[in-house]
Amino acid sequence: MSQNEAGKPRVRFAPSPTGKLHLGGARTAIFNWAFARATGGTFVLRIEDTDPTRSTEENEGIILRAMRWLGLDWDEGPEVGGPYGPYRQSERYDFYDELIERLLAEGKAYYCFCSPEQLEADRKAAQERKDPFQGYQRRCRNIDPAEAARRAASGEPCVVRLKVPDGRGDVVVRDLIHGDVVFNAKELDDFVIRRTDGTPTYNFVVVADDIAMKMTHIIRGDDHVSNTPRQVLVYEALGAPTPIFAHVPMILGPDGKKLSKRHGATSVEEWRDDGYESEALVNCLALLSWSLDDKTTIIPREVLGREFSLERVSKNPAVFDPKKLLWMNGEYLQAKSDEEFAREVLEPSLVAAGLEERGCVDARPEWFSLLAQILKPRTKLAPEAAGLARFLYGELPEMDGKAERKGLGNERARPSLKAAKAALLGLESWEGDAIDAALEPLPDELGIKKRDFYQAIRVAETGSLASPPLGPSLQLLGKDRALKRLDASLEIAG
RNA sequence: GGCCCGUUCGUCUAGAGGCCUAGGACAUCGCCCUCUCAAGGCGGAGAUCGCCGGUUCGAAUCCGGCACGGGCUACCA
Repeated sequence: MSQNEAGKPRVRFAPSPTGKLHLGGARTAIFNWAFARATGGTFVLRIEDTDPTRSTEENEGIILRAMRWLGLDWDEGPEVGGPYGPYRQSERYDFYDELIERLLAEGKAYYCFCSPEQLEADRKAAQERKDPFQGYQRRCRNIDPAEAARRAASGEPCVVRLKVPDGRGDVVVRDLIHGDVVFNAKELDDFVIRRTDGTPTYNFVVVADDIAMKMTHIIRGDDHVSNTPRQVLVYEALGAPTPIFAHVPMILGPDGKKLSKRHGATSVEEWRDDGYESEALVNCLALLSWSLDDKTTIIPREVLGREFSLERVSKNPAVFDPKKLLWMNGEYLQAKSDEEFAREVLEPSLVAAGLEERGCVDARPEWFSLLAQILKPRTKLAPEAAGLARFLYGELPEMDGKAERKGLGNERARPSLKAAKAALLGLESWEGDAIDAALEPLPDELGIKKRDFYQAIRVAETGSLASPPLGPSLQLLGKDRALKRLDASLEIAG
């Protein structure tokens, strides 16, 4: 097996730039990255852009951005270079051509002049006579090479097929997750490696590149297992050692079908744009078909990059659960310090909602620190923060109709508000604890249930039946506004 | 059709012959805390380990068959 200078693994993530990074692809990328980091190996990013219709520079940018956001840094690849570039397949056509010519010359591949119609007819016929083998019938396999070359040179449309060696018995795929998977070479087609238009096919280029880039382990989705024996044949034809494979199970939607658009957000940029923490997404995705041990669920990227092992990847496909992601996102938010929470969650959210300007945290660090304290345990997703903090903005709160009725539309409201106003008016220290202390004896004095008393105050101050604790909330509001809000509600209270 | 893969609570998983009367997490339910909403703490319910046979003193774990699901079988990647 080929290895890098240090004898360490070399792995790659090889997406085709189709416009977004799917969760399945992201998870494959995560496993490759984590494996490389955990083993001290090399993580290569290669762009498989042999399909010119979908592959644009813009789409490639999307992938690179998503990878960076996920925190999956690559050692070799676009923009960072490396000793085995270029790392874009569209820039390697000459290389592939050279290899194909070599296989042709060595008799390991041959020209095929069959038309699509011919192929289709053959397939139908095989079906009709119930032939278990419905692949290519090898019509052109025995054309004299010299003559075939002449016809090809003369411009006759043709493809190049890889010749499955006669007598090649079982093809064994060594797979770290599935164990040895055995295929009978007789089931394998002489498959196309170069199309009529001269472009090489995926099953060929992927191997050509993996050899050239000295990959030691191929970690990819389960949907590739059936193609692997074909690729093994390419390794052999090219005279290269076969790498070790690790086919990871697919990710499914809630209905058990392969994850796709109709399951909702399936690309990492959608989750990013919804405000999820990249580390939470990585953690959640890593836990699909992989586990650290029997109980750990919170696994920061850094730990993943230290502890990941292919031995602990399971064989079962996994259903992606957005609820778990949301919970995990909350866990990562809780783990932030108040300052981080203020800067990374509060400020962006409030700015996006038009409630604050950039730089607000720097301008009022203490205020934001308090806000972070009370909002952190209530925030599962960054953008929610603005909604929770909205009541702090504007002179008077946006009054919720139902809250107004329940909180202010009864005979307890008025005395509660008046008493609160009186108690707060004379307060010297406008600080959460002091505010709480001032309000605390009032319900008893008034003979009103705590619940009713605080509900009236809460609605008056926040316009809502649910809010963070009143003490710190009023502190954040400031004395003037807090009193003004009580006054305003006294006007409408029964 | 052929070939390949997979099958443990609703979901993610632990489990590599006795530690399993199957453990953890999410979701769910209840209780506690409490001025609301969260957070937190405690607890409950939830899996005849796809089915049927076999091996064994003993099987979720090993073997075989079946069922179901998925993948591949392209001049897509």
